[in-house]
Amino acid sequence: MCIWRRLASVCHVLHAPRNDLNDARTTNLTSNMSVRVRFAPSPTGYLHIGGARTALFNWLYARHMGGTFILRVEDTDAARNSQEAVNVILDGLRWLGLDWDEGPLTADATGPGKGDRGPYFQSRRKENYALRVEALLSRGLAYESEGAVRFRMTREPVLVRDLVVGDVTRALTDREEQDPDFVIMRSDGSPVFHFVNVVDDLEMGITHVIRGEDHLSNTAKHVALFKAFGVEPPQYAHIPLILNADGSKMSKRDTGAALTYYMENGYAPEAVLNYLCLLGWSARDGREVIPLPELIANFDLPQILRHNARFDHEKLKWMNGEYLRAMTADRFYEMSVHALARAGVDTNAFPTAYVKAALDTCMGKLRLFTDLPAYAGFYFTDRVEMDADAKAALTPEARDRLKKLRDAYAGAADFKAATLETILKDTAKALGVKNGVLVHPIRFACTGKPSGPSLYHLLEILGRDRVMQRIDATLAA
RNA sequence: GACCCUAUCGUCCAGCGGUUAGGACACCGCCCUUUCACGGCAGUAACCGGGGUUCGAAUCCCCGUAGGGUCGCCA
Repeated sequence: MCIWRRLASVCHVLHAPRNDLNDARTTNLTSNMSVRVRFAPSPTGYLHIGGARTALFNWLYARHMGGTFILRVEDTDAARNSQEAVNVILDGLRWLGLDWDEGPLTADATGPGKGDRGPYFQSRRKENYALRVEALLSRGLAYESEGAVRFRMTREPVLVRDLVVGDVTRALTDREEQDPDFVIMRSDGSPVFHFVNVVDDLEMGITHVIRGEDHLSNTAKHVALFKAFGVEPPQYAHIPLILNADGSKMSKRDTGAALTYYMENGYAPEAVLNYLCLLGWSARDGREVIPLPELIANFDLPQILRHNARFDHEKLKWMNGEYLRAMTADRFYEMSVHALARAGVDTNAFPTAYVKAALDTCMGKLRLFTDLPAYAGFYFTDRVEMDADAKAALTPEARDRLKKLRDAYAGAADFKAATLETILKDTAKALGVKNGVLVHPIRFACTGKPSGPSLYHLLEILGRDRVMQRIDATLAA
């Protein structure tokens, strides 16, 4: 694999551009081997999780190689294109932390961008495409037919050298056998995907095309186009697809198909990013929770698997829990407040110190931020909702013991966790029961639930007034 | 229909000619514990089928089967 990679690099140089279509920038590129990769999504209104992983692999490779990561918006389909749709992509990439070195800065195609190989919106590159079409026409490599421009496709099998899949020889299908040529410019003058994709990769000096395996078969067309322009195609790396748990294709409607699902459902971006890496790639040393710098250091194309992977939501949740546990208190606090606000829990109504103390008791206990409202909602409400189990557990006998505990707490010198624990245990001993017999009723009274944060700590944070009030309300009910 | 890719526990990965086929998630049991988590220990569970090559195949080759992808004036 390494050997042919090096050979391919040499070939690339040997086949340096030799016709007038290739300007100085392209020539310059082939002489310095700095890696340039791109993520080229179409603004359809959502960012597919598989697309997010494609972006991630491109980004990781660029960072690993010290190369350039380019974002190019393939907005040739005017009907589906909108700034809102572009923003979904920009927001998604930013959420994951995938910063691009070249590309748009805003969703506005006419707006500012960075990089000197633009424009980075295809809708702004019409002249480039027109010139390229003209060049092919003038050399007889394309021709007009029924108002459209068609490219003269080779009838010979095309060799695609892929860093992931290996050498692939693509023969024509029976349908292509009848008419191998394909349209590169429609009768309305707009260029077609295969064409603009190649033109842009060529003009932007893309060295490695890392994309989904669904493009593998079409790569023959791209290779033929590159050759028609007189240059060697870039290196290809077709990565396997992400499927649903049942092995079916992940389409828009499927749960978790869109990146926004994770943004809105309590996931930490670093956990999603880490999990995505593990689909079709591994560090080989058995580690799975891997810090980003090490991900970058270890990532490479040849280790990418060749078969599709099914998305395991359970494992992602586990990994999310791992990241929540390792998170700094400040970040946990910030993300928690957002998650609570999204669920309609307004923490602003409470003192900051109280909110922080309350959230401290939740650290390390959750897998998703969306679990937080149910887990810690009792801190931020005046009315505790008793669930069915809680009600059933509050038998007359339990109420009687709760009353005893209430009286003991009423006389507590202070309301610190350690004190409360001592008092509860002493009370249990005096009643001749196990600690748990008292623990459960008071937890129910104060939180309404059978499980939650450490009892003594949550009591301390709620404070004497709230605790007494909740016990009394429970006893009165 | 044709072309292309793929095939190890339920899932994600390790394995790259000789291993008691390893790890993670999930699941089950036990321990820890104020609940729930976490953590610790143990367990169930896999090389798609058939032919070759080889002293020896999960690993290499062929066929079959299955899954996925592609053959647009969609991207």
